[in-house]
Amino acid sequence: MNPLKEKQKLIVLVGPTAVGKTKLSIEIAKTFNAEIISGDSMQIYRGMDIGTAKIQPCEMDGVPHHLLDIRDPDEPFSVAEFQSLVRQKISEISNRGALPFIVGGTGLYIQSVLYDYQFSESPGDPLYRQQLEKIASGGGTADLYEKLKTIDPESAENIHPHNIRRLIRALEIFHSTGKTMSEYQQEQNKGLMYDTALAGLAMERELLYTRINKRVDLMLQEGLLEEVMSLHQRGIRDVQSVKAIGYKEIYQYLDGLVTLEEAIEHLKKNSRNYAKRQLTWFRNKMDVRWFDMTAEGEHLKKTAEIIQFIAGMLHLKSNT
RNA sequence: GGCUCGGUAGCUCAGUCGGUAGAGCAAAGGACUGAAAAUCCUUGUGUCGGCGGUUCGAUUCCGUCCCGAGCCA
Repeated sequence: MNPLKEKQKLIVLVGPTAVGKTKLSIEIAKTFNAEIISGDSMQIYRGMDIGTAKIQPCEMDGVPHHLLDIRDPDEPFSVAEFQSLVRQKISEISNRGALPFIVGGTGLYIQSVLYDYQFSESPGDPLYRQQLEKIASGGGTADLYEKLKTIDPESAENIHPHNIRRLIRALEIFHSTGKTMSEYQQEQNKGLMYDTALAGLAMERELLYTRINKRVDLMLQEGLLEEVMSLHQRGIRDVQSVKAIGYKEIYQYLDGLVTLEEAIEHLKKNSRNYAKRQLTWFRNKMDVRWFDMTAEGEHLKKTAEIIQFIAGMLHLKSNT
C-alpha cells in the first residue's frame, strides 16, 4: 500500500454469538452512514437463516448489507475468498462516500482482513489431502508430524501433533507451492491495513449463556427444524455449511442418532462453547475496545459510548 | 409412627477394611494464516447432610437429628 496515501476508514464490531451485535449495528450504521459487511462464516449461505441468526431484510432499516447469501449450502468457501471479497467491498463502499462497517463473530475471517494475512496461491489439493487423511486415520499422524518438522520446523512448533487438520494444511501448502507456511507468514506486514475503530461487545458469562439458551428455543419456535429438514431432504451432507452449529446437531436427530431433546441440548452446549472460543480469539488476538452490555438499563448509554469511541478513533462527526 | 436404602464436585455417581477423596458429563483457560460455527491442547472444581461420641486422627465406626425414596402400619 502506498504509504503516502491515507488508509481507508473502517468500523468493526465483534462479540460472541447472541451478545446483541445485529441490533446495535443498525444504530451505529445509521449514525455514520455506514454499510454493513457481514463478518460471519456461515451467514454467507442461502437458505440458512434461522440457525445462523441472520438479519432479516425488515430489520435492516435501509442499511445496505453485504456478503450475506452469496453461496449455496453445497458450495465451499474460505478465509482467502472472504478476505479478497471484503477488501473489494471496502474499496467500493469508501469510493461511494460511505463507511465500511464489518459486523460479525468469525475471528479468523475478520483478522485476515484487518491484517496483512498472506495466503498461499494454493487453494488446496483435494487428492493430496485425501492421501494424508488416509495416512492419518491409519495411525500415521506421528509420521505426518515428523514430516512437517523436517520441511517446516517453525510451523511444526505452532501446530499440535494431534491437530490433524492444521497439520495437513501445512503439508499441503508445501506440497503444492514449494514454499512453507511460515515463509508466507514472514512476508506479511504486521500493522493494521485500515484506519480501524474496533469495538467489542461483552457481557457477564452467566447472562450470555442464558441468552444463548433462550435464543435456541426461539430459533426452534421460528422453524429451525423445518429449515434444517429442507437441507437434509435436498441431500446436502458432509459439507462445510451443514457443520454449522444448529445444523449438525439437528442432522443427528434427523439421522436417528439422538432424540430431539438431546439434539437441542447439544445445540445449546455447542453454542456456549463457541461463544467462549470467540471470546478467546478476540481477547488474545485483537486489540478490541470492550463495552460491557450486561446491564440492560444502560443500553442507550452504552450505545452512545460506542458511537463516541468510533467517532473519536476515526475523527468523524456522527449525523445525529 | 416402624423398618430399609440413600444424602460425597454444578449434575450422575464411584471410593476410602479410619490417615480429609475421583470418574463421566457440565464448566474454566488456551492455541489458531485457504474447512474456523472447523480443528486441537490444558485444568480444577468439595465444610464427603448437621451435631455429638469413640480415636493420636472420622468423610469412613457408633449415637442422634434433618432431608429424600421405598415398604409396612
